Parts: sequence; structure tokens; C-alpha cells
Amino acid sequence: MTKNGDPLLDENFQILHQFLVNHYSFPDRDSRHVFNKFQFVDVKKNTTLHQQNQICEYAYFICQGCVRTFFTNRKGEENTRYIAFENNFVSAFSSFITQTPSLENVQTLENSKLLKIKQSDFFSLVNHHATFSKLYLHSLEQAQVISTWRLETMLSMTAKERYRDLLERMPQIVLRLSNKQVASFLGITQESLSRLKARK
Amino acid sequence: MTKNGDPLLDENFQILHQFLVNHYSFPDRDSRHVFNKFQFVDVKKNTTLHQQNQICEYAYFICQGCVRTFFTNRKGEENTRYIAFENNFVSAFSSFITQTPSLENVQTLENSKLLKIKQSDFFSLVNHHATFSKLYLHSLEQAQVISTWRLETMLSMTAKERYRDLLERMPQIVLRLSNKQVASFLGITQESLSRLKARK
DNA sequence: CCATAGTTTTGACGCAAATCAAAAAAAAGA
DNA sequence: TCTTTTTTTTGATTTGCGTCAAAACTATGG
Repeated sequence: MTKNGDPLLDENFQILHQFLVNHYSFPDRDSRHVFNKFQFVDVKKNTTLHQQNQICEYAYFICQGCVRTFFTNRKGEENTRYIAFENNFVSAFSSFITQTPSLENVQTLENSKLLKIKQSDFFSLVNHHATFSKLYLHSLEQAQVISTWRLETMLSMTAKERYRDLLERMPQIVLRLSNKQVASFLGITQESLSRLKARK
Repeated sequence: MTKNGDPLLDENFQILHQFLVNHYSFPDRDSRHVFNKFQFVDVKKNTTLHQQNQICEYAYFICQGCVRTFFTNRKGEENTRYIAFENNFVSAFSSFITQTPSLENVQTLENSKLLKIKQSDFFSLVNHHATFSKLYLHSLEQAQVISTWRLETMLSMTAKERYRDLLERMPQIVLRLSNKQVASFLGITQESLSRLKARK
């Protein structure tokens, strides 16, 4: 899985390590015990990491690449709920937290290098390591901030305003992903997005 | 404030007590110490409990009545983000949590009996009482579930579908509140709501 | 009780975005 | 390289919802 069997020497684990040190004052001595719970996976673009209606068993830390969560409504259209890039954890969180069947799918949008961790291991870290309890709380709070923002844009802006706002707030989504994905995130059709970009 | 100075004998504190016992296995012996941190307030309909751009200092437990959170967008329209009835905590949570200026207002929609608690007291309870740390985590998770649901409805449903869905999922909102409030929650105008109800 | 204010309904019209369809452009494979 | 598939753009039409305005209905207070 890792290059030489020792996570501490693997560059992907280094990325996670650095992330924990930078944002959650991760203490060095815990390294091995913590990183043993993570497993490296290298997956192609458009890989489904989690299917809706299943109970979500893993959370993923993105070392490289891009992952989205989306649900398919009764008309069969896909609605993107969240898009994450490098240095973020991603999962079907309501299901991951409550261990009930999820409403959403989790899928890569680029070839991605991920570190996955089982639900039980994750919560054992959350319960026993200050670093991870901070990380968990912070993630819940951040998720709330982003949900609130998106709901606000949906309630109060036109498609064009939402596009401009997205370009400002999460430029990576617009710059790295296809129109199809951007449109799905904005809650409009590809055609509308194309037109809206044309008339500046 | 309370009828006779002792929170433990006041009916509004009884409601909170029962709520904590029922949902978060609150241990009886803690009562006085905990309830001393709450303050009873009886407020009229349409009272502003918190103004946007301020740092939110209180969370409110609703003993009776109804409270909404909303933001006013640049066009001056009010967009309702959340509506809570009896037996719920409500606040401008992102601001309450992070102690940064809030984007939203908090306002009563009915005459309401509330128990308010200061931010510092609330988090001291969260940090020292299993009951409140459970409550806090559960609230964050619930907030996430509701945000996700609302975002999903905004992304994938027409106004009429959203109305039907709301009627099923949160009938109180439709039954207890004015069209104006329901429309604001659904993200449409009052006129549209009226028409949409007319053509069944 | 009436008077005034607030809420809900109805009507006429406009526009943003959806839909269906097909062409053009770009990317991926052989 | 040329072929095939995928993505993006353009066109014609429909539609759901907003806007503005006025009427009908419902509260509320003096």
C-alpha cells in the first residue's frame, strides 16, 4: 500500500501529518499509532467511493485530487452537494456519523490519492485525541458554514450571481472542473451555464 | 424572573429539565447548578433576539412559541434559514460558536417563553457535562441534516414540490405560521405560494 | 362598532432558466 | 493519423416564478 510499509516515510502520510500539525497542533509522538489507522488508496477519476442507500464506513483525507458528494433525485438528475480538494476530509457525513443509510454518493472527479479511515477508528481517534476531536468539531462547524452559504445563494441569487460568487469563493471548482460539474454544483443545466458565461 | 426565585420549581425550567432527561439522560443531581445558568425571558411576537453583524452572545431554549433565523440579502429581502418550535435550542449558531459577527438575525414569530444562556456558560456546560456535550454534538449534526435537506430541495424541486415536502416533513411551519413566513422559508414570494396552494 | 392596518388572493405581463434538438469543438482511443 | 466519444455552444420554444397592481379578506385597537 505505502511505498515501503512504513506510513511515516510515505509522502502521502506526510501530507496528512503536515495538515494535522498546521491546523490542529498535532503532537509528533502520536504519529505511528494514528497513521496505522489510515490506508492509502490511489483511485481513478469518476470512481464511486460510496453509494447512496448504503451505510458509509469510511472517511477520506484527500492528498491529491478532487472528490464530490451528490444525490440523484427522483428525476434521475445528479445534484452535487459538496466538492472537496486537497487537504480536506470528505465522506457522506450524515451517514458516516449516524451509521444509517446515506442519501448521497461520494465520487472522485479527478484521479486521486486518498487516505481512508474506518468509521470506528475515526471516532476512536475523535474520542481519545485532542487533535481529532478538534478536527471533528471544526469539520462539523465548517460544514454548517458552507451549507448555510449555499442555501443563502440558492434562496437569494440568480444563476449568474451564484456563478460569480462561486468564482470568488471557490475558484478551484470553476477552474479545475468541467462545466457539467460546475453546473451541477450551481443547481442549473450545462446549457444555462454555457450561456451565462457567454454573456459575461 | 422565575415565579418564586427557584428555577427548579418553575414550569418553564421543568420543560427544559424534561427535555434534557428525555433526550440526553440528564442526571437529576446536577439540576440547580445547571439551571442557574439559564434565564427566563417572555417575549412578544416579532421580537428581534439577535441582529445580524453582531456577535451572538446567547442561545435560547424554546419552552413555548416559535423562533426563526433569517438574513436580509442585498436586495433587502428576508430569507429564512431556520424555524424552530418548542423543545429546541436556537441561535445564530455560526456566530455563537465562533464569536464572530453573524450574517443572520434571530426573531420570534409568536409570543414566546424562552430560556436563554450565555455563550461562555453554554460552552462551559458543553465541556464539563456529558449531557450538554451530547446535546451540542447532536445539534450540530441535526443542523447538518436539515441544511442538507433544504439544499437538496432547493437544488432539485419546484416550488410546489418543496411546499408538499415541507407540509410532510415540518407541518407545523405550514399550519402555525403566516403565508409570508412559509414563503420566505420556501424561497418564493407570497403571491407564488398563494397560487401554488390554489391549484392544489 | 367602525377604522385602519396587515394578509391573502387574483390578474396581466416579463424574464430567467429549463427543455429539446442539433451543431461545433475538444478529448480520448485505436 | 483518423475515428469515436464526450463536452460545449447555439437555437427555438416553453414554463415556472417574479413583479407590480389592485381587490378581497382578516385582524386589531380605539
